[in-house]
Amino acid sequence: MLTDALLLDRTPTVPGCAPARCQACKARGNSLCAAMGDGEISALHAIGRRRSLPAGQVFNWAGDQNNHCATVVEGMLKVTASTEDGREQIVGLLFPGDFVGELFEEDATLTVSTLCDTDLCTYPRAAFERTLEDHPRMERMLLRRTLAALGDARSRMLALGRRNAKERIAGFLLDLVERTGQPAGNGGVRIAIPISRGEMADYLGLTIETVSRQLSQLKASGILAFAKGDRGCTVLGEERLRAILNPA
Amino acid sequence: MLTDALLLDRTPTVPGCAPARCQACKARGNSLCAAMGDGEISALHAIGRRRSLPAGQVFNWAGDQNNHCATVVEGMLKVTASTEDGREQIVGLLFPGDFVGELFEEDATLTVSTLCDTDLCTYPRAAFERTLEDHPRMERMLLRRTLAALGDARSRMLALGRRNAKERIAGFLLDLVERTGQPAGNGGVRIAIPISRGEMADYLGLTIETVSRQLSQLKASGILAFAKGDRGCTVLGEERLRAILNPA
DNA sequence: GGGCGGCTTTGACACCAGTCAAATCCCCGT
DNA sequence: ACGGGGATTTGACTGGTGTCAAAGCCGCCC
Repeated sequence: MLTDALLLDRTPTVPGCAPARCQACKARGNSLCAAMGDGEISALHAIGRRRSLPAGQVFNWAGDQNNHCATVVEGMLKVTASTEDGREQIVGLLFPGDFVGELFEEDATLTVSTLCDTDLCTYPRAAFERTLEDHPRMERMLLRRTLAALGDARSRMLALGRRNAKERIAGFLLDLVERTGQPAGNGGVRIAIPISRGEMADYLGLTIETVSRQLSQLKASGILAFAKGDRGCTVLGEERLRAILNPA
Repeated sequence: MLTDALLLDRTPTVPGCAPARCQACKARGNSLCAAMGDGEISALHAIGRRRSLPAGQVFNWAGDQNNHCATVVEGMLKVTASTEDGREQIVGLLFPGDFVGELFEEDATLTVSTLCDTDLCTYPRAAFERTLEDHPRMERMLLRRTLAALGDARSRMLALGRRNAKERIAGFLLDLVERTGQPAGNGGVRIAIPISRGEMADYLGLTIETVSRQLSQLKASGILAFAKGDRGCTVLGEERLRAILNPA
C-alpha cells in the first residue's frame, strides 16, 4: 500500500528544503502543510501522490475500505451521507486546502466525490496516520480543522432542523457571499453558485423544486439577479437576505 | 483565572502518582484522562476543578466569553444552537467522559446546559489549551473524540435533512438501545429515555406534539411499552424499529 | 441549423408536520 | 386525600414542502 506511493512521483528531497512539488503547490498556504517547515513537509511528501479527478467522479464510496485520505489542491468535492433507500444529504463541501477523508475508520461511511475537475494530494490512510503521530504540529492543525468542521456541522444542524426553506437558501447565499463574493458595479455582490440545483437541494435538505421556487421568488423580489449562461448571480439585497435568515 | 483553579481543591501530588481525586474519578476510564499516565494526569489535575451543577442549569451561554471547558464526570448535558428568534436545536448530548466546550474560540457560539444533576471537572480554557500543547497523547485523544463527534453530527445531518418524523424517532430509540439498553424479560429491551419530550423535539428537529404522536403510534403498534412513573420504556420490536429507520 | 437530452422552472395537488387549543396525567407539596 | 401546575397526550385544522407532471431553456453533437 505504501509502496505504491513511494514508487510513484518521488521527487528527490534535500533535508530542510521543501520538495519542488510542494513548493509550487497552490494549496500549501492554507492546507495542513501550511504549518510545516520544509523539513517536516518532506515526510508528507514522501507518502503523498498527486491525483487528478474529472468532475462527477467518486473519490471513495461509503461502505468501501477506507484506504486513502487527501488534501484538496484545486477544485471542489462533496461529502455525502445516504439512507439505505437512496435519499442523499450533502454533509460537507471541500475546497482547496481542505482535508479529505475519515481518519481512524476501517470502512468509509460517507461518499466523497468531485463537483468539478479536481486535483488532490492523496495519502495512504495508514501511512498518513503514522506521519501524524510523528508531527504534533500537523496533528494540532488537523485538530483545529476538525473542530472548525464540527462547528460548521452544528450550525448546519440548526439550519436543517429549525429553518424553513427560504431561510436555508438565504443562509447558503450569504455563505457564498462570504466565501467568494466580489463587489459588482451597482452596489451588488457577484457570486458563483458552484453547484447544481440538485446539489443545493441535497445540501440544504430540500427538493430541487423547492430550491428553484425559492430562488425564483428572490429574483422576483429583486434580491437576486441571475447571469445568463453560467451559474453566477448577483446579490442585490444582501441586507434583505440577512433579514430573511434572521427574522425578528 | 488560573489562580482560582490553583487555590481551590489542591490535592498534593506526587510525580508519577495520580492525584486521589483523579484515581477515584468515575469518568477517568473513558475520558481524555484515560490515555494519560499518572504523571501526565497531574498536569490536568493542576488546572482542573470539580463543579456540581443542578439539573437545568446553564454551564455556558452562546455569546458569552468562552472561558471554560470541562470533562463530564457524572450526569448529562445538552449543547444547543439557536436562531435569533429563539428556535432551538440540540446539536449534541454529552455523557460521562465527554469533553465539554468549544476550543480556540474567544466567544461561545453554543449554549451548554445540564439535563440532570451533573458533576464536571472544569478547566480554564486557556490553561487547558496550553496543557494540550505539552501532551500530545491527550491531543491525539481529543482529535479522535472530535472526529467521532463530527461523524455523529454528520449522521444527524442526514436524519434532520432527509428522514421523516417516524424515522427520526426510530433512530433515536435505537441509539438509546445501543447506549443503555438492558435485556428485559419478554425478549424486549429496557431503555431509559433521559430527556423530556420537548428536548427530544429539539434534538430531532420536530415539535413536542409530533414526538408525542409518533411515540403513541409506536405504542399502539406494540413496538414500545411505556413504564409507569418514570421515563423508561421497553422496546418490544427492535427489528421493527430498524425496519422503520431503513425502509426498503 | 436541427434535434436530442439534461437541467431548470412552473403548475396542480397531496400530505406530513406545525399550530392552536383542550383534555389528561402525574408529580409534589400541603 | 386534595389541589396546583407542569408535562404529556390528543384533536381539529392549516400551511409549507414534497410529489408528480409538463413546459421551457440551453448546450451540444450530428
